[in-house]
Amino acid sequence: MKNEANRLSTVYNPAEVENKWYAVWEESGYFSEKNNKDGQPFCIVMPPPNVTGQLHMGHALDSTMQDILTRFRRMQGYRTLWLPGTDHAGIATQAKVEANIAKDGLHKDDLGREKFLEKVWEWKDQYHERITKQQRLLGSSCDWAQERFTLDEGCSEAVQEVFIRLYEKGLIYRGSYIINWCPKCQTTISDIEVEHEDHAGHLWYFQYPLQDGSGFIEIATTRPETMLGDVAVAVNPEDERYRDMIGKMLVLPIVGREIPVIADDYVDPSFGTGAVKITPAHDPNDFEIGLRHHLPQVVVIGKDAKMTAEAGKYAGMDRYVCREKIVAELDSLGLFHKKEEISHAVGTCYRCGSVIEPLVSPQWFVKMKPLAEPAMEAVKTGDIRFVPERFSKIYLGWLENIRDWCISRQLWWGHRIPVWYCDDCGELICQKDAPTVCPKCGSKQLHQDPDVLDTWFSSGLWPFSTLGWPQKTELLDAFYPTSVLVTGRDIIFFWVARMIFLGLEFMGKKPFDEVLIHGLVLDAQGRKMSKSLGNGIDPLEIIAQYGADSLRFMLITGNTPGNDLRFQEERLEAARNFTNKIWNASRFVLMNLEDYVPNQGSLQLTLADKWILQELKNTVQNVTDNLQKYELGEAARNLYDFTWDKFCDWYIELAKARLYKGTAEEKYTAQTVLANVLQQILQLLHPFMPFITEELWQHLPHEGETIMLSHWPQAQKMSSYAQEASDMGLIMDVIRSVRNIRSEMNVPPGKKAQILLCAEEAQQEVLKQGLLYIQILAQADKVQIANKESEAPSQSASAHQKGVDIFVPLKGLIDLEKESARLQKEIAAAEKELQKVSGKLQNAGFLAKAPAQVIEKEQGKQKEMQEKIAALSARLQILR
RNA sequence: GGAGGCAUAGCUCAGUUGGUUAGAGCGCUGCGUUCACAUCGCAGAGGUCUUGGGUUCGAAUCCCUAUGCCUCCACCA
Repeated sequence: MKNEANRLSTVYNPAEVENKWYAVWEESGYFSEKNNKDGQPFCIVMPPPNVTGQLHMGHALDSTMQDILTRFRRMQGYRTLWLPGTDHAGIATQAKVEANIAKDGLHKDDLGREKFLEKVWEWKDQYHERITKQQRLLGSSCDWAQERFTLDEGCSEAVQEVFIRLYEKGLIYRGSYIINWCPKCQTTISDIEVEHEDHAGHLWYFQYPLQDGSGFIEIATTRPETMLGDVAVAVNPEDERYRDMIGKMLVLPIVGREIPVIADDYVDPSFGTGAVKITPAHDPNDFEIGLRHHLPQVVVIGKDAKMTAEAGKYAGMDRYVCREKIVAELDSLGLFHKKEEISHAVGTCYRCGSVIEPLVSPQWFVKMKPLAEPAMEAVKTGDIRFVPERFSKIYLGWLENIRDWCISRQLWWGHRIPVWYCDDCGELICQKDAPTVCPKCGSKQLHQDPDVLDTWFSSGLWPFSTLGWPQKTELLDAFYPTSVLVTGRDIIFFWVARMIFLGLEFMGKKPFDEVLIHGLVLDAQGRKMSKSLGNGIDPLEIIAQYGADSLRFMLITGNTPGNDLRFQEERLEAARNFTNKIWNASRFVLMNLEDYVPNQGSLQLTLADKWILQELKNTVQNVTDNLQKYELGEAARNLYDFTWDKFCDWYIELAKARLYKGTAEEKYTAQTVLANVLQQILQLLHPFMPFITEELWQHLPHEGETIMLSHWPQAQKMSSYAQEASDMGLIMDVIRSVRNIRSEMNVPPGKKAQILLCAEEAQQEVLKQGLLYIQILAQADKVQIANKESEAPSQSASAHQKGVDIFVPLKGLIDLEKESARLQKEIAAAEKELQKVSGKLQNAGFLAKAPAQVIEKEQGKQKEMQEKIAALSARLQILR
């Protein structure tokens, strides 16, 4: 085994190791749920990345978290399925492909629907390939055999089924309503796809003359160009200024149309002039008012964001150019009063940033109220739990004010709406397969609805469509509801909410037990990573430079659920250094396992062995608990501390004496503990750092083919050594004290020291067990243990720890001034502590109400501090 | 206009049911290359836990308030 260890280089090279293992895992079928067929099911469906491009840091975080949970549960023996997939991402992908063919001077209409879709499928294949490769490089242990695509056959069938059932139930309807139109993408978008940006704008004041010539009403608007479509002016019925005018007619300037003054509660008398021009065809509020008052809809802006024929002489003009012209014309008519600078929210398209045009258009909608109710109930009752909990408020708030969901998109890439219309009688036929004749009039002139469905309509079915629904499948039976959904907080509305109400509606059961929400990966300055800023970091470049394990560990540490995290090079280096530490600790262990044959000797556990075993037990417990609570960052920190501080800095050093100079039994014991503890460290770390842990585990004595399927350590099955751990703590304190003295007194490291330890009998026993450790770690050639009453050697530095007086004779080396300063500092610290403790213990309330345990602890501390002060003060006296 | 988050060491952040001598990484100071690792070791400096109240025997932790920064939601023309 020595040769093998020597073959490992002193610096860990992730690329070499990572490249080989993923292929082995995948080919061996380790990712399959079939591995723990009898275990309890554990399932995560992967939030499907868009096939628009490549994975970014957010995906890396998302996948790492899911992989950690998946690997953890798999090792715990669960029947584990992490189901991967990708999303066709309607608008986004179509936009990319349109831009791509535009390079060749082509428009999608030049190709036609079918040819264009061929191009999109090519694009999809290419990026799908790239994305899944990236997932593999990250180490994601998802079951590729179960991979799905939102537009594959099964998912498409699920989409049709859902659409038809909702339609038949009256929860999907078609109607002409005001929708959000993106003039650039040339499609509707849903309300949540509209982003509200504050823009600097103007509020213009215009006067509309009364038809009877008795004056005018002044209105205020931010969009003068829409006045061409005005059909009324509304005032608040309580507003005395306008009470007499209600019911009168106005003459719409420029157009000459007669429009009524109407009363509606919606109008806020305190804003603007208290009179609002009403344009039902181009404003959502006005649309509602128009319905209430049976007003016509005059469409003056078209889908190209240009003025329509209805706009008369302005027809064909861009909406913003028209705005200027209208203002100018009203001014020339003497109807322009004033202009105010205001900042107001403008709706923009989340994809392309264009200003949204509210338009009236026949579209398909999902009736939300009946679906939202049970979805809210599921979270309110705790049936579905958000982690962190605060996100449930955000979720509920959204559903409370939900409006119907516009699901039709004027795109080609997506699920075609399963509806046909009869050209002759207008009959609407909603069914899976194309009808041949109209069931009403028998006509054969039928055409399918040209629109496709919102991408989120299909991803909303993801937790059950991917498991086989609407077919009855074993997977669906076993894994639905899934265990936990891991996703970014930015898509709670888009995706999480929709999965919940669609899951409840179609499966009758929630889609997952818990929703683990994570934040965004920000750049080093705390800004969102974005293409426009050019501050995005490619996970692949980081993996090439630092390795996937380091990237994963960096993304997980120092982060708590739901919070954003900054991507910093230094943190990456820290993670890289940690992998290197693990690598070298393992090299050390392997080098010393040369003559080791497991289970072939007798064990004689020492204090140090029992201490590290107790620490390991604690770590197993903490890591397991934290993983169960989704505190991944804490779990990672537990492992970092145990591995580096406890195992490397202390235990390995403590074991060296027995490895180099021990008897056969001592050596065998040290070897066994080293190998076992390291083996379990690797297991516990495996979910976080799959590659390096597999590599090293394979070199160590082990059972089984892969660490991936090894059994997760169980704390309750491990022996407890609480007393020994506490005893070892004393030894470590003594060592630290001596080291401190040596360092402060500038004792050269090469110079061996002599140490005198004075203690009560019980502690003497403990110190004796730690003699060797003190010798080695404090570089002492002689350690003497004596009674409390023993005389202190002259010219020595001293310290006091938990009842033990520590003396380090420093003949000729001691600087009296320095030593007394050092002692005074120690005394001051102890006094400060003593004051705090005594204060508590003198407080009657504390004694009366604090738990006995806490009081005992404080009493112990008080005694300890008093002793320490006494001992150190005595030394100080002698020095003087 | 609503809602949420954050504020702890020079920097970036942990600190999970209130009781720790308030921690880590990086940075900083001193010492160190005897063979696991300089992507390292040892020792150390550095914090009135943003302000002001409150609850409590006890608050970084719970409540209120102020300030600053960030984010989300929202049909005031």
